[in-house]
Amino acid sequence: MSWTDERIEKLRKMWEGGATASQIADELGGVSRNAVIGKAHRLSLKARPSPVKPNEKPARPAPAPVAAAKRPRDEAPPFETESAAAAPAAPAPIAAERPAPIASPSPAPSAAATTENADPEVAPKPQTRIVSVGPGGFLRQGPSDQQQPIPPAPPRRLIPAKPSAEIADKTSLLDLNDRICRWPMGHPGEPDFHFCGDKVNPGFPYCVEHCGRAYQAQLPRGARRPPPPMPFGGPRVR
DNA sequence: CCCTGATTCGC
DNA sequence: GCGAATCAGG
Repeated sequence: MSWTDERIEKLRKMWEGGATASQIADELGGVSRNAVIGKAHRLSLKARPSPVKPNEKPARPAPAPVAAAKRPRDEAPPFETESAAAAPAAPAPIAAERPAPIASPSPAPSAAATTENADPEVAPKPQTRIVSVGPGGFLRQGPSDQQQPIPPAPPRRLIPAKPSAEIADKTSLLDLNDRICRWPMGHPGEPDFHFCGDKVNPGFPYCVEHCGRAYQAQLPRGARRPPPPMPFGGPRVR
C-alpha cells in the first residue's frame, strides 16, 4: 500500500483526533502500526502523549564497551546543540533550567556593588542579610537579595478549553448523564463533535433510535455485515 | 504479557 | 520515503 493523499489525510485527522497508531493502521488497512508512526513522524505530526517520551535525552553513551557485537545504535553527542535544526514546535523542556530573566541593559556584575546607582524610585535598603537553608535546600535570603525581575511564569502546555460556538447548544461530553442519549455525532476531535442528547430508552445508554443502531440481532456467521459505529473515517468494509 | 509512541537504520 | 526491528514506559 502506498501513501495516497486520501490515506495521508485520514492519518492526519485520526492522529490529531487522538486515535492511536494501531487504530489508525487498522482503519487504513494495509499498513502496520509502525508504518503509521513512521509516516506521522515524517509528516511532522508528532506531539502526542507518549509513554516513553517524557524522558530527556541525556547523552546515553555506549554502555557496554565489551561484548558489543550487537548493533551500534545511537551516538549521542556529549553536548546538545540543537534547537535551531530540530524541534519545530517543541516547547523547551521545562525541568532543568530556565533562562535567566532578561536583565535590563545595565547588568551590573553584582547587585551589592551597585547600590549607589540604584533606582530613584526604589530606595535601596541594605538590610540584614538572613541567609539560611530552607527545607528544600534552597537559600533563604533577605529582601534586599531578591532578584529584581520576577521569575518568569513556568511554561505550561496550554489547554484551549474553548467554548466553540458551534457546539454551544449541542450535547457535549460534560452534558452526558444517565438520562440522555450518548450516541456520538460526528467525529471526536472535530469542532462540532457532540452527542445525541435525546432522552434515553430507559435502561439503555442511547435513545430508542440509536438503540436500534447499537443493538442488533446477532446474525449467523457469514451473514454479518459490519456497519461500524464509525468512530473515525468512513465505513470500511473488510 | 499486553498496550503505547519513539527511534534507528537498511532498503 | 518507507517500515520492520527495537527500545522503553504504562
